[in-house]
Amino acid sequence: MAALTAADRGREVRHRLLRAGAELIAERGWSAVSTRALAERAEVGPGLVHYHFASLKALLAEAALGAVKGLVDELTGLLETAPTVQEALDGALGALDAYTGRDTTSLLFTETYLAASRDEALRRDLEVVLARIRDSVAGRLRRDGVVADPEETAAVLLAALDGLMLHRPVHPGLTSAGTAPVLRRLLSRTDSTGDAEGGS
Amino acid sequence: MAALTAADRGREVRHRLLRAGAELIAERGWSAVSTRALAERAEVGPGLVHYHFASLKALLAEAALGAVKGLVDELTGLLETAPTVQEALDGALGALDAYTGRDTTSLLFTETYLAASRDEALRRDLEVVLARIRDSVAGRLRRDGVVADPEETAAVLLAALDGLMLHRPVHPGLTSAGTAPVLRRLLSRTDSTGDAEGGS
DNA sequence: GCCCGTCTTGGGCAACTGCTCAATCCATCT
DNA sequence: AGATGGATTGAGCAGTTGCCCAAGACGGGC
Repeated sequence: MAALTAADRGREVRHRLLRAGAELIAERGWSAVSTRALAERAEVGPGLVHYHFASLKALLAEAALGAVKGLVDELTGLLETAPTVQEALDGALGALDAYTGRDTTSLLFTETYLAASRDEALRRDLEVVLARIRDSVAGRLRRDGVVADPEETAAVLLAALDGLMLHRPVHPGLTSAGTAPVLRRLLSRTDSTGDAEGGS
Repeated sequence: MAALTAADRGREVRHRLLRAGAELIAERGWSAVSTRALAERAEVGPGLVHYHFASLKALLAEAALGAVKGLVDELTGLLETAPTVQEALDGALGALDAYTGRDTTSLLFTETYLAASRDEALRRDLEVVLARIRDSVAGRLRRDGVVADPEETAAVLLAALDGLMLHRPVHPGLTSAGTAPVLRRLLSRTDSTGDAEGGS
């Protein structure tokens, strides 16, 4: 009565290929991932790649999008359990400290953005995933009533986090200790509608 | 006594190859640039690539770093002529509107960051270029006395700008109109040393 | 026993990869 | 006129690429 072992093992192999794809994109860069390397990493024959996937491009897109979706869902959950946005931001920044900017996750993210700018289908898929987490952050900001422009703040905040990931490898001292106070200013209430600057 | 035309034309070809390299990195991605494509774009024979450069990697690194240096110098100049940091920020954001996130410049930037995370020599070179503009921004912030932590603010600001470039292709409505007010909050004086949040 | 559907293998193809190299070009100098 | 020396060409090498496909493996249903 157990499920068909053949189909099951097939699904398992497919999954292994996707995981290998995500790893190799981060390690070598999107366009440097080959079917042979993929198969070797997944410990399967080279021909299997094109049995489970229509093309190499399709495999990479599915692998990257899956990984991004996974982290986005994780962060979304973290965002809803945190008592305040500020604490959620601190949590995210702590996680960003763990990511050195040279780890699988952050590199894969950047590679996916880049690939999306060159592949219309991937761009559309990535767009909805990012819109989801942005709406989630914006909703949280609106509920807490911290800022006047939740949508824009959420967009800039997420972009800033990705930007910090991107800069990390070429900026050794870039840790959450220094960046957190600055970023928290994004979430500060803009009391002064006009200007509050001192003289020159 | 005029310069040797041969050597001069050689330099010109070398320059053309570098320009073709920068273009192709942006168009196809770092690891998808081939010597043949390079030569064709520069309108020279395929063998010339390895006459003027030690390797394909060396050509790409020099091309990318040169382009980054160029834009950094340009922005540095713009930063010093602007009356205030706020106006300089607005200027940078205006330029960012021109860059759609799918143009040669912004894609090349991201590709270079990514390549730097995989090539130690490139990483070091890019590090000093970025440190230069960061110091420039930080110095300006310190002179204007806008924020308490100029270094960290400069780092986050630059990361945020690159992040916005990165997000642009997958976030259609991301223009300076929406982001400028948010980013300007980064440059707001932190009056309250502690917290200033109202109750929930 | 047999068949069947699914997964898996590995060899093969045409195209492309980075890089090398002998040969050629051509303005300049002697 | 001949020599010089850098720039340029295009063929060629060995290795890799994405993708295809005939052949086999291996389970469950008859």
